[in-house]
Amino acid sequence: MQTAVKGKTIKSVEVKAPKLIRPMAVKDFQKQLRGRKILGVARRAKVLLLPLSGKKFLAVHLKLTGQLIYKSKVQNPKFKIRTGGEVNKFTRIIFYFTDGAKLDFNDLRKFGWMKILDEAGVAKISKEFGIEPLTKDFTLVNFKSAVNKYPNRKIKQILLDQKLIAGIGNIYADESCFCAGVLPTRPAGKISEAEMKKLYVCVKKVLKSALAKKGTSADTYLQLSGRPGGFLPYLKVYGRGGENCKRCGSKIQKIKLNGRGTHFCGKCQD
DNA sequence: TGATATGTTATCTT
DNA sequence: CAAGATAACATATC
Repeated sequence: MQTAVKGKTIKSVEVKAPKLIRPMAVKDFQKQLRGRKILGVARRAKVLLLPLSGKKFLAVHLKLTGQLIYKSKVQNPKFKIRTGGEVNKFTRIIFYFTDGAKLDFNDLRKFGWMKILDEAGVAKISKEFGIEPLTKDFTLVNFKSAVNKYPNRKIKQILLDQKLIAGIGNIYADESCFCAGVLPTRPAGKISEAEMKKLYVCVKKVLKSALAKKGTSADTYLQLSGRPGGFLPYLKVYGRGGENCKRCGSKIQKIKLNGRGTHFCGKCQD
């Protein structure tokens, strides 16, 4: 993302699904973006923030099935992973750049969105989220105070609460709990000092290694290039319900916790 | 074939 | 209030 779209100037924008930019009108969206240059790429929680020339920002949320796929003018190979890689019936918004490159926003389920924000808008969004696990703000002390804020909640629920800790999703919540040997169902208030520290380290470790592999691509997410991420083979519990634990061999359990599929090893985690 | 699940989250209902 | 269900939408899978 960083190197690919940075410096590109938007020539035009095609909006096939106006729902994804609501409440803004298609005409306004196009007018606001036309001629602006993408100055970089940032992120807050799961919201992508692209600073644009003229002090505006393009904010993007991929929700469950969003993809951003970039194509330089010289066509790159097509990838046939699920819905990704080429313009298809799930391509909802298309950005055309002045140099002939383009950027597709695909989203099968249309839960994702794009918004144009000013600096105040970015500040407002940013304030709604908790600490970022990959920054220096994520200290053990801060982590503990986030976890201890709701002692009755299950620990996984805390990990997924974007207002407390920003950016952890379902996969990485499960993987972090396994890494720490803590059941996702454990009440936050009953987590020992030692476990707290393990969890803290594990959240960072899991996110970092997943990032190093460019994400999981368990379902529809893809890299900007259209390629899948490479973290899938490294998952210990997520998506492995009924299979054997890689550490102890016993069966991985799958339950529903707060409406989310939740995976754990009953032997390695308690 | 119908029920269920899906890397998310805002908004209802209890 | 807070936990839990539901809804937004379109598939794939069991």
